[in-house]
Amino acid sequence: MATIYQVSEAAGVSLATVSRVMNGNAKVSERTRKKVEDAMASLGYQPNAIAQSLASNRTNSVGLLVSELHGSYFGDLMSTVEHVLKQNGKHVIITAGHVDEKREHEAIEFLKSRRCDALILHAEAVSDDYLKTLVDSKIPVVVINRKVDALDENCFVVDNERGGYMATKAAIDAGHKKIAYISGPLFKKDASDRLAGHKRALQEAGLTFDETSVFEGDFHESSGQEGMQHLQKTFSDFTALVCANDEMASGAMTAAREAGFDIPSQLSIIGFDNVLFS
Amino acid sequence: MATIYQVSEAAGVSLATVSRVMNGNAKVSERTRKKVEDAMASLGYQPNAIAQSLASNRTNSVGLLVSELHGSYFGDLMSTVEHVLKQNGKHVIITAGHVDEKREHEAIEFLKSRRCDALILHAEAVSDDYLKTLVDSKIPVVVINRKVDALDENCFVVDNERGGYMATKAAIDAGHKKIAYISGPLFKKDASDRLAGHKRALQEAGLTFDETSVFEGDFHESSGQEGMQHLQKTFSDFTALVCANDEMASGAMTAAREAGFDIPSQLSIIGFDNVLFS
DNA sequence: AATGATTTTGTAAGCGCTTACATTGAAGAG
DNA sequence: CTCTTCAATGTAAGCGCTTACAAAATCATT
Repeated sequence: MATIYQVSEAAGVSLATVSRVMNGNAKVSERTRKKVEDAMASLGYQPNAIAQSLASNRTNSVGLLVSELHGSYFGDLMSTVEHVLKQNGKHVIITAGHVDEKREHEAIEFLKSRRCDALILHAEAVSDDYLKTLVDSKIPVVVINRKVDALDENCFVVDNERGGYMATKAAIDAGHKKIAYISGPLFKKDASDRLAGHKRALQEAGLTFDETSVFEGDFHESSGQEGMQHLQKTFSDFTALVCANDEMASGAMTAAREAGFDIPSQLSIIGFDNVLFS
Repeated sequence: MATIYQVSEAAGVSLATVSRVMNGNAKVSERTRKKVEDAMASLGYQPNAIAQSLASNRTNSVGLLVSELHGSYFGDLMSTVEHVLKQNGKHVIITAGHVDEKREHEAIEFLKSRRCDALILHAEAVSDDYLKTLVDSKIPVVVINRKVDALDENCFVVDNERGGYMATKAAIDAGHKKIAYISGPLFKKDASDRLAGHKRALQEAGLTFDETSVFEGDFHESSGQEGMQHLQKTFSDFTALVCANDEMASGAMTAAREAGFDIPSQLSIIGFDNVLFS
């Protein structure tokens, strides 16, 4: 693997000049630029990104923490992040935290040790304090889908309450009066917010909220199925079902069809996220 | 950010000793090890992975090229690769090639420039020759889902022909006589192999293969729907449908239900991949 | 042609580590 | 008490780049 020394020798110029050609920053005469480029091409030179990073203290990489590497939500997230970064000559280093405090912590420390220029964190398990320390340590950090007090600037959240409201409102506007709801795990902020939105929509429409109309799932497809089965017993005869994410909606659809419902004529189902397969 | 110098100073030992403690390789007396560890802890020292890589010529990272960052197949793939590497103290750097020769090439060059210790490539678009050059360049490379002549050692493939055969065989064993098939894009080796397996199963069972029983999709869900709609016209009355992957099977199920089929009583559908939602 | 201003190029000191080799010192042998 | 040995530690030379700063080359003026 050719190094910058070999290029400089082949081109008959100094190290520094080769570096300048590579980075296109300082001024280099057309003639020497050409010489250097030719030398690079003939040697098949490829700069060593590691050495560049060490010397420049920039890695051109952004660390991305997701909860899982699979699943439509994170797939879309990673895909989009990667796309945008690539357009800007950066790249992404992806790690998974698996919604576990220790593993999330390790994953973030890993990203730091790789000297990422910035971090994008979908951090669900680490403490607020830890995130604050991170931000204080001068690394540019963005936290998605989580609101941390005193870190307003760094947090980007979906307005889950509003989303839940809109979903239920849509069902109401379509004429439904008896609406069931499959929620995400309520200890999660996004899940409880969506449910809150659902309740607000019901209230505004003058419908009373019934505890038995809600099933608490875990955001996974299987719990959508369970939820549907459960709700049929506890809260029968509903004509619409709002689910706190699309995966559970998908599970619920499966269960509903198995139970002989025709969708959407007998039962309307709405999800949340708008992932691909939905 | 503390450096190894500060640790060595705080511990009252030399650079080399700190490095030895970190890497746990050479012998260090218990007393000095303790001193160093204390110094590290009190400084919150975190080794700079970039500098380590440059000095040691090892990055402890494995590059993974996938076609897309989303989708169940790649999600599972990434997830598994990451899991196994993490268990072994390595990490993965993921890039997407988007089934485009240029982008795949760039992605691989990127992984090389990051000096990955090894590469795992789901490369669909780059040429065989390029892959050969890669292997010759002494980087450990594994190619998945693709067979390159003269690179047997590096290639791991699914036996697609056999898989296609098994899927269709299952339908035949269940008593089906008229079986439709939704294929992947036939210019792709895996798609054509699966179809070949399908044909072999039909032949073995003494069933004749009918061109109109096949719809060529693109492995995406939507083409499963199209396929189902198309096949109903060109090849009506089939009782089983084999799909070359699960996403298309999912699309086909949707279309089938819309067309009023009850699954599986009126129509049996089988997919390929066994991804999560299937 | 000599002068200074300006552009282009080269020199060399790091970046934070690893590691071959040299040094030290303590234990064992005579 | 001296001489080996060998384990523990230190010294210093890189790894392949970037980037201040210095030096040289070019150009415009007079």
